[in-house]
Amino acid sequence: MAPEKLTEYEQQRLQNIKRNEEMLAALKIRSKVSELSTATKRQRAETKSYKVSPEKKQKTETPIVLRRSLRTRGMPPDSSTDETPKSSPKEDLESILKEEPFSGPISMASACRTVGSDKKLLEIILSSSRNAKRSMSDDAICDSNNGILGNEDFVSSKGGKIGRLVDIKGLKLEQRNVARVVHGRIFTVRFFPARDTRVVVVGNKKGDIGFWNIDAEDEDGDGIHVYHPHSAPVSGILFDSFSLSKMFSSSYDGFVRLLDIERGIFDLVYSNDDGVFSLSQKPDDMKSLYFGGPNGEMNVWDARAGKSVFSWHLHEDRINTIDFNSQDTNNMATSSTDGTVCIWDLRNIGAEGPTSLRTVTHRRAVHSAYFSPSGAFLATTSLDDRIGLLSGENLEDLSMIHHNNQTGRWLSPFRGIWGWDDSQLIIGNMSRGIDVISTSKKNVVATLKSECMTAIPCRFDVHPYEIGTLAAATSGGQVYVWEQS
DNA sequence: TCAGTCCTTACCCTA
DNA sequence: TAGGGTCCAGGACTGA
Repeated sequence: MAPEKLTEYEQQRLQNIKRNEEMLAALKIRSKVSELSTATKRQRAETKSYKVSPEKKQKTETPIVLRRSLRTRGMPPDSSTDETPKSSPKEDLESILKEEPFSGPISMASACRTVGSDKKLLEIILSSSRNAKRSMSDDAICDSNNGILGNEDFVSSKGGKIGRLVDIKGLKLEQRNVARVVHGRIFTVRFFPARDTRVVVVGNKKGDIGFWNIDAEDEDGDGIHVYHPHSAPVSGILFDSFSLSKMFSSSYDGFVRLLDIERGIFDLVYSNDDGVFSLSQKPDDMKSLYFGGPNGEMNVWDARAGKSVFSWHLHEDRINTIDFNSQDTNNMATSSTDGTVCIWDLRNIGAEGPTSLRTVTHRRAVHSAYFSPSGAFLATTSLDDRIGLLSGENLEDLSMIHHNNQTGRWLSPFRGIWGWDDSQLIIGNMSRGIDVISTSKKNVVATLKSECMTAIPCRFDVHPYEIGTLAAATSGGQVYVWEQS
C-alpha cells in the first residue's frame, strides 16, 4: 500500500511499530528472544525429544497486535470507532512479543517446527485411516471420552457396554516409552484411535500440536513431529472416527482447525474473539462440533451448514469439558469453572437451550465431567479436592471421593478419566504418581509410580484398542506411555 | 459488589 | 545444585 493512502490510524500504528522497534533495539530484547529460541534446542540425553527446526523459529520477529474482543477487554461496543491507540509503551511491548493467530488455512509444511521428514508419520496415519475405514462397519463404536470400543466389550447389568476389564495397577513404564514431545505445558493428550498404531498427539500452551509415533523406526528418528497451527493453548483434539486422517483442534486463540492429512492442511473451520476452551462431538454425529467458551456459552457448529447452528448460555463461567453419554447420546455433561456440572437433555431444546436434568455443585471450579464407558456413571473432578461420582438409574446417587487436586498455577488442573471399564478412574497425583480410584470402594486403590516419571502427570488418555496402554502428559511437555507388563 | 492485588503450586534452564 | 524465570489459573483478601 502506498504511504499516501494510509489512514491516520495506520500512520499512527506504523509510528508505534517503529517506536517499538527502536525500544526493542535499545533493550536488546530481540537478541534475548533469539537466545531463548536457541535455548529450546537443548536436548536432554535421557529421553527422546523433539528437534526444533531452526529456520522456523524466526517468525516471532513480526510486530503484531494481540487479537482480543472488545468484551473481553471490558470495552463498550462503540469504542471500536475510537481510532486513537491508547496503549502504553509497556502494552505495545507486550503486544509485539505475543503472536497473532493466522486466520486462514495453514499448510503442514509451514506449520512444522521440527527437523526431519514427517513422511513416515503421515504414511502411518494415512495407512491406519484406510484400514480403519475397511473395518469400521464390523465393530467400531465411537465414544467421545474414551475413544472407540471394540467387539470384545463386557456388558453391564444395565445392558450397556462397560469396556474391557483390565488391572491398571499392573501397568509398567519403561524408559523407551518416555519422550518430551513438545515444549511447555501440555493441555491435551489423545491417542490416535487406530488398532495398528501407537501414536500420541498432544497440544501445548503455545499452540503446538506434537505427534509421537512411539514405535518409530530408525529412519523416522525419535518419531516426534511438532506443528504450530495455533497461537494459544490447545484446548481440545478430536479425531473424525469415520476418517482418521482428519483431526479437529481447538484453542484459546478462538480458532477451531481441521487437520486434513491427505491435503496436508490445517484448515480453519471456526473462529471467534473469545477463545474456545472445550471441544467435543456427539458419538453418533460426526458432522457437529460442540465447543465451550469463556463465559459459559456453548456453540454447536454444523459442518454441513458450515456455521454455528446453536449458541446457548449454559454456565456462568468457562466451560472446561463437554461429554456425551455413550448409551444415550442426547445426554450431555458440561463442567464449568462456576463450580457446577450439569447434565443436559438435547432432545428438549428451549429458547434458553437444552433442558437441565441434573446439576452437581462443587465448592470450587470443576475441571472435568466424563461419562463412564457404559454410561452408567459420571465422574467429576474439582479444585475443591473432591471427585464426584454419580451413579444409579438416572445418575441420581452422588458420592464424593477426597483427592488432592491442588495443582497450583504451573500445572494443568487434574482431570479424572475412565479406564477401559467402569471400575476404575485414573487421575494425577502430586507426588509424581498416577492414582487409580476404584468406583466400588470409592477410594484410591493404587498409585502408579516409576523412576522414569520425573514430573507430575496431569492429563491422560487411554488407548482405545490397546487395552492397558495409557498416556500420561505433564506440564513440562513429557509424555509417559504405560503398558501392561 | 466489584476491581485490583497477592499468593499458591512445579518445572526448566542457566550459571 | 541453587536460584531465577515462568505467568494468562484461580481463590482469598482488601479497599473503594
